[in-house]
Amino acid sequence: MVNRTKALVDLDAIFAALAHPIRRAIVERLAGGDATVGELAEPHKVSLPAISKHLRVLEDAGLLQVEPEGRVHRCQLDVAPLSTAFGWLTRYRVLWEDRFGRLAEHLGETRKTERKEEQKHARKK
Amino acid sequence: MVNRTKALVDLDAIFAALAHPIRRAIVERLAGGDATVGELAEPHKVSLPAISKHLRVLEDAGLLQVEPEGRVHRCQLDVAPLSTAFGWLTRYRVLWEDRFGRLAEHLGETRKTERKEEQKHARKK
DNA sequence: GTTATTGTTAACCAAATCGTTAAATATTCA
DNA sequence: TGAATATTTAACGATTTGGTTAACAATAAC
Repeated sequence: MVNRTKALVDLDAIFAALAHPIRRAIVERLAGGDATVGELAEPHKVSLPAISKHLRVLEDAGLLQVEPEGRVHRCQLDVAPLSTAFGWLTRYRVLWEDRFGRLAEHLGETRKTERKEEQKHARKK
Repeated sequence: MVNRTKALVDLDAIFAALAHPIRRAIVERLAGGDATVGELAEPHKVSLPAISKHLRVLEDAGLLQVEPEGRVHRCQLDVAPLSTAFGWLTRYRVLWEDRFGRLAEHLGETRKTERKEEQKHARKK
């Protein structure tokens, strides 16, 4: 049976982990295959400890698994949290992908107009 | 022509804005229609200034437009940044939605195995 | 066994985040 | 006009974040 120890990490940590450009770059890099810490650090102009901290943030968000191999630490992406974030956003997908031409904004406008009409009727002036 | 002044806000601000449960709750609430600041604050047990700050974060991320109407401020969701975040995640969607049964992880495992073989051959012991 | 290499941890610092309470602003109501 | 309502701004504090340099640990290589 497949390992089903899944990312029980919450959206707070996931979105926060994705909110830094270096960490997103690391995710992008790992999407193309595993890499060592040094390889992940190489494109960026910050110190190695800084990268180490970013990796820890990704790990705490469940996005990363690190496995020591000799003196090298190999990093593997875990996409489950990405799927979790994607799932949250998907709930609102219809709001920008409606094929009825900006349906959502029309709804908003309609309600606003309705309220303005109410106000017009409410105040005598 | 439709207004195309679009959310030029970067992913940093968008993901950071979504990284707090109160702000996500506000987004969810606004997805159902506009609301005033007071209405948005009501479900939460933090002070009004705290809510005001959250709204500012959402506004800075382009997720929110606020329009004063008398003494209430009406808040409207702008979904463009959600779409932006969704778009970023979509690039990796194949990694968890592949229909070949965990293709991505097999790729990772395969590469790792290959490396282990290389090492086996490299070291004489 | 020393020396390099790879990476983490510790200690520190500046800035940002998230909350508070108190005061200020603006609008409506009586 | 004055009081109530809705919301923001100011000032403060605790915690977190994101970076640094220096020191440490573990493995590999000579």
